[in-house]
Amino acid sequence: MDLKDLRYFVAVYEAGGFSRASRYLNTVQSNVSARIQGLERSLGAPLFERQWRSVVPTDHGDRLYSQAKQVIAALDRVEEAFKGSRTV
Amino acid sequence: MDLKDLRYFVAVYEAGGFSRASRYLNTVQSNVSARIQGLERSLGAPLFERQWRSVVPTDHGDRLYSQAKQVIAALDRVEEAFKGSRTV
DNA sequence: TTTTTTTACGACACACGTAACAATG
DNA sequence: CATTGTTACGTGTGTCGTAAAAAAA
Repeated sequence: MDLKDLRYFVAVYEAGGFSRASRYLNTVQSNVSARIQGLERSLGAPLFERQWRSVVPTDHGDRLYSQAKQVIAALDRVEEAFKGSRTV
Repeated sequence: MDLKDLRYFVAVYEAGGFSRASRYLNTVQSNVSARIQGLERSLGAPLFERQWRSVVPTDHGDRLYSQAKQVIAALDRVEEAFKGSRTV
């Protein structure tokens, strides 16, 4: 599992759709679709149910969301801690 | 910053050397070296001082270590939570 | 027709392993 | 000579964006 996968997943979850998420992520729908599919495959569980104009998270998706936020928050803290210590 | 970077960093930190870390990571020294260099470049701070037969962490390295462990632990919890829920 | 997700495809970048090098004991 | 870290290099995987297809109102 990759961190970018989690960031893409969170974007889709919060945006409620792949195309909206792709705009937040500054990329195209196809990449978001591919990454989410790969994440679902690697986790072995569907994360969203694709419906007309609404992407609803599965139970797995809901559980992943809260955990993914924690991981991303932890990583953002790391990066934040190194802001301003540019010595190389 | 990539998660694999953090895993490589932790391995070097705990192994106390690049070649020992490469064995834990099932890869070669050159990859470990390149990844640590990339991580140092992206963070803008040196993480290790390379000395003869001893790789000692800098202060930045020490700080990164405790945080990296938290991030990795958080991610491992996510993956653990999905073990056994293989429905796809 | 408009908005969506998926699939196919070509191009490029990155990460890998092999191998050679420099340095230290 | 043995071991370590770095650098150079060729190969292949993967990720990207473009473009086309399919579905729904």
